[in-house]
Amino acid sequence: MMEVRVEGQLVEAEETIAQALQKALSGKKFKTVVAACADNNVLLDLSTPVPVGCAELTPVYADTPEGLAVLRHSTAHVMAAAVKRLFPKAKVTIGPSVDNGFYYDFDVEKPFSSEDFSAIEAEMAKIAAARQPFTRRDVSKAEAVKLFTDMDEPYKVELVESIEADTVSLYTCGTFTDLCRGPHVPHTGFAANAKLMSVAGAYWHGDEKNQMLSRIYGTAFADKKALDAYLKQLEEAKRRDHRKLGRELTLFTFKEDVAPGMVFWLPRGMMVRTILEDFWRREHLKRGYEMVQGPQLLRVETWQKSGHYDHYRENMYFTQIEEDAYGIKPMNCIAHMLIYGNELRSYRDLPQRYFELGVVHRHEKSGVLHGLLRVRQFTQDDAHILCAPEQLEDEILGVIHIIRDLMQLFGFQYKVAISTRPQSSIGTDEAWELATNALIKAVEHAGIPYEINEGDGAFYGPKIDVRLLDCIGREWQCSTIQVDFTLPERFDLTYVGQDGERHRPVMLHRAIMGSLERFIGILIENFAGALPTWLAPEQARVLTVTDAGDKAALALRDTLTSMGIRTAADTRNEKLGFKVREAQLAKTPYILVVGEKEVQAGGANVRLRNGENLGLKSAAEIAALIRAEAEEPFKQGGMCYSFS
RNA sequence: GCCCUUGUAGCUCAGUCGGUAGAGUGCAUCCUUGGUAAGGAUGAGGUCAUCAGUUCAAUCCUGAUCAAGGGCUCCA
Repeated sequence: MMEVRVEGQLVEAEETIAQALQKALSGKKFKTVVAACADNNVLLDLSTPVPVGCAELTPVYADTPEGLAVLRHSTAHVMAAAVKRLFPKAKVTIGPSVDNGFYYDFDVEKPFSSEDFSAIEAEMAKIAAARQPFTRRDVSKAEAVKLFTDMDEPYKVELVESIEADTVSLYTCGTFTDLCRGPHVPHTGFAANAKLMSVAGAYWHGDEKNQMLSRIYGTAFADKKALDAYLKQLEEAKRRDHRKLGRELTLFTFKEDVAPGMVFWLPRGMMVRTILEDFWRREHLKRGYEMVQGPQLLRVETWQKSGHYDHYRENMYFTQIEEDAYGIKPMNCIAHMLIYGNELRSYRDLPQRYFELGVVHRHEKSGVLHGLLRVRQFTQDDAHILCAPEQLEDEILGVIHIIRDLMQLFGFQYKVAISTRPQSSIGTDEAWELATNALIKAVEHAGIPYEINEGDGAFYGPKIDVRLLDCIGREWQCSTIQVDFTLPERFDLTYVGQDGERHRPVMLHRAIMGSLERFIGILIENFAGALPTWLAPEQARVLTVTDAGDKAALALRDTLTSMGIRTAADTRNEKLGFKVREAQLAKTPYILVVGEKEVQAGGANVRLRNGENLGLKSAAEIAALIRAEAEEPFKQGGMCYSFS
């Protein structure tokens, strides 16, 4: 008698996994099992016999990440079955589960459109309601080729032929049979909570030389509640969309017919930018950086020398001045190199840390532009540190500290990844090892967990990438630190060492926010437009109840303004409720109401943007309140800001 | 670049089965002096993305162009 352990219980395992699990689990629990893991190895169908010698079976539940992947993969099959019923001519290709759902690619004469969704969804619902079992069959390759040839599914034939094993597995639900590795849920009833999301074109095998297929994206969950929660979260992301908020809060705009992919900053948006830039410059000065600025246009010969013309030309814009060709800078590093090379440097001068809020232009294909997050002209908080090799680790650590402090300032969690030497790369082994070790040691010294991406570095050196996590769990790549041995070489940068000889400095490229445009976009989405008080373009708005309060309101505005608080007054001939609504929609942190009572007593009634009412306060109290809230995020961590 | 969707007032969107257009909001003027998320009236505002074709007639049908939104590594 064979026995296996299931969640701590020993049960008899005579036939299938399903039967074994059923003995150990409650009926309710068993119903949500989609697959099982034998001895923590591969995932198996429930209908599989318990493998001989198996000691432990781990059930995989539908609401776990692994279980969801199985469930979604099965749902993709159900969708394909539905599509084949409705569009018998459609050729099936592949249909895996992906991060938030699944897709299936079909070869059809007329691409699918979202108008087809309701019919397909209805068909899927029928199949799900029928609770057809998924059955598995292992056949030889030859048999599979014949089967799919008979079915007139050329893509499947191609797939079978490309598989190296002797046998392949087929899964059938209802009348639909598909080549598939599995595992699958026991029956189609698990695909009941599905929704089709979008259509897209996709190339067979992702290669643009191949046939264009029609892809349908969908998602599925273990129960209706989870599906609804996911759809609600999508709504939430939509509500936070920085493009929508940017328009509503009049921060910025795009003029597609004038300059696609380039931002027009409106006064309020520019205020946010200016505050951020101002803060950021001071922070860099405090940390030993010097500000520099290079030209927008450099002669083409310079780009040839730097290697950009060979490796980056596709992304660059060029222009002509009189007889000479110029390239518009896509990066700031070249000017910084030339600034270093402008003087003979001593080891005593090192490190040189050059900081520039550098405006760069890069050609992005029209299909990838996306609000502030992907643009053609943007501003990098760029710096280049030129140092002696032995200073590298300390310099990297300094950069990591800036990143850490900035993330803390905004309350972002973040992840760090170190990318090592790729296959095709330049530079000596010693240099790579020195640089990679410096990166690792610095991150470890800072006590930050990290992961290693083997072979993912730039061709000229290893790098650290930082991805921040916003408050609804989305990841954004912004900071990067890259070690570069090549450019100092190409531009023959040197310093005179203690020994009187010339040595080659190492260069560190780094950007913390990455692109100011992008970073502001992330901030807008993260805070859903309600920027922290220190960054709010308008920190306080004084509202009058009637025009009897105008004089006092304007005086209060002027007083607060003179105390360094960004204040506006709304003395329009409108009712208070209307003005409160507008101030609230503008996400103004402090709404100050001046009516008859306040004129008598002096000061204003204070309302916060969350609706809380703090009652009557004097001008001095209000100023102190706002100032305290603006300074609050700076109390911890290494950032500071002068609000005077 | 390629696929799907979309393009009508500053913004959000109706609409015309082919006869040159409408709402809400915003804007302007007037009335209203109102206490914490929308007081009322009147008015201005459009080459229906652009260019061709079909037609007596095109914002609508057809084609092309431009732009925007979503998607295009993750092997059955």
